[in-house]
Amino acid sequence: MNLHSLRYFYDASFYPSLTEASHHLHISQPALTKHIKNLEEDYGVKLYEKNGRHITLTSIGNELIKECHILFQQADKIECFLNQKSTHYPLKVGLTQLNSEEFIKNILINDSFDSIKIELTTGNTKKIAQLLVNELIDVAILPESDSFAHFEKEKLFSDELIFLSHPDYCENHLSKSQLSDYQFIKREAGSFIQEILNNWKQPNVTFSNQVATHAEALLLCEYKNGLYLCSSIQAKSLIDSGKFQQVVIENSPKITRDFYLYFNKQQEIKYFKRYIKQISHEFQKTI
Amino acid sequence: MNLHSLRYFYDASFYPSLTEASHHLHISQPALTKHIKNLEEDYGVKLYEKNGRHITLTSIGNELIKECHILFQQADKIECFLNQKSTHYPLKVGLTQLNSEEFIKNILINDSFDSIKIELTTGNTKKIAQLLVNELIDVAILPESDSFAHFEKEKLFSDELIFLSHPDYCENHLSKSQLSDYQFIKREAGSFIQEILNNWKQPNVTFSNQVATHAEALLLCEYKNGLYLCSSIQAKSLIDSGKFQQVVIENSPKITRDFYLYFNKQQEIKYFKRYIKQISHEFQKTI
DNA sequence: CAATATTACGTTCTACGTAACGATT
DNA sequence: AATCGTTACGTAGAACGTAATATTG
Repeated sequence: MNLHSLRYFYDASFYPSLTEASHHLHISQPALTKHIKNLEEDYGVKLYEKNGRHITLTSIGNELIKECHILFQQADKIECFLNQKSTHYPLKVGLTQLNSEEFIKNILINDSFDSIKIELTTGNTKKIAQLLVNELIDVAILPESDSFAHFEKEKLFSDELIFLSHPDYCENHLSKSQLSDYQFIKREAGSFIQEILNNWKQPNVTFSNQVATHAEALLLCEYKNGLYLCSSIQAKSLIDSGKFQQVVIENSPKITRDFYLYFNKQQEIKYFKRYIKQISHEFQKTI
Repeated sequence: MNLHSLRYFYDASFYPSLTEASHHLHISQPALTKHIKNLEEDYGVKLYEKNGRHITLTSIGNELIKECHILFQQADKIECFLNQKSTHYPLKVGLTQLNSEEFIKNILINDSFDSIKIELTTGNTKKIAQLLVNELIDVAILPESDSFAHFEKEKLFSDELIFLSHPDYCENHLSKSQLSDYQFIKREAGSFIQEILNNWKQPNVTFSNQVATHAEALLLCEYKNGLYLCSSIQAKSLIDSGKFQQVVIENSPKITRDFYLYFNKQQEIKYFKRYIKQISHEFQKTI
């Protein structure tokens, strides 16, 4: 039977609509529909039924999902087994020391992501670029950068910078004139975040004492020492926990960074493609 | 992961060589090799190792097979489930009343072959052809026939006619001059088998009393009443059991019939192709 | 109009078969 | 020489994406 289509059917079932599922599964939505239609036509069963402009699983569809759960749990176990036995070299990944470093590390060095072995190297953009050229690392993960224009790239995620505060520190919407009432947490000189704030050039912005890491900045923010400009991805769980709120500031610069996975085009190793796909997939799952 | 390649790897593991496996799996042997190489390269594992001009599973390969057993048992269960829920019509199969009728029925109506529903109709060649034209049956299974030249066809198996006897009835190799010492079992007039014997035109051949069915003929043969010209496919298990032997007769006509599955070309139903494939597969498995 | 699913169609790439080659007995 | 497995290469078809087309709220 067509286990390829069945896998898409199974994976899609976790999302409320095929459209949303298709985004997460990195496939166009017509292609996803096709997989499901394939199964339905091959076996003469109805897996989904129309429900307004949505579709919902039929009882047969639900039964099938249950069986698929057993099936693909075993398939994943097998993949894990093979990765454990793999003689492939670990993938050498380069990162820059930036705001999102810990975040990316957390995704790559993760219990649920044990499917490929990874070796991390950090450095500034120039160093990482050099390592990549000399093939001392296999890939680099960093925001879009001119230094990497001549490498192959695969987009991993978009990261927007947003302001965080303790929920009691200020309103969740501030006008320009209100800015003087609050402090902004100052990151280390030269850091991307700090550069953005410096370039903002708002006359009435005052800064807290300088901190060196994201963790320190968060601590200050939690104790109502100021507003903190932070990666939206890192902010997500913080906001969800209720300990922090997003603060929208009138006319503040909207900064979005697209993070890419860069690598040499001539990378001809067969399994390289699978590595790229799995990393990309892991990021999509997490974000 | 690539479950398509994994399935071929698993299915192939039941055969002593990839060459033999490829025949049974209806795939060329380079293609089968490719599937296994794919897995090996994707995951950086060695599944087979060279062993003279053969290859044998490595310990990792063997472990993988064990895990695959669980996986594909579940996959087969799911396929079975879907077939049970199927709203597809049963496949209407036409057969002629010929020597191999029971044999074909046994394959199609079989506990292990519950994957598709089947409805059998029997008749003479003309009737079956007419039913097929009028789409009262979906497919016909019978030896190559001019009446069916304008239908689409898919070869199922080759059937050769061979002589059987009780092991004590005669030698397993007879010269022309020895024929007069033995009887030949006579099937019903007009039957394919009997036509062959009639056309043989050996002056010194004598016949037993006429029988009407394969079963009757076998009984006579078992009780040493004569030699029986029989489908090699039906004969296989009889010879293996030791109750019968094959007798090679000098200059006897070698009659081979290719059995085909005939159907209308305009058969556009999506699942039809899968049915054809499964029937074809079932025949290959059995023979 | 916005959000969803479906249909149509052209393109890319995988899976496959054929044929030639290599290795072992 | 026969029997496997492997490599090379061209081709058919599947899988996919884009774009256009329903359908519902």
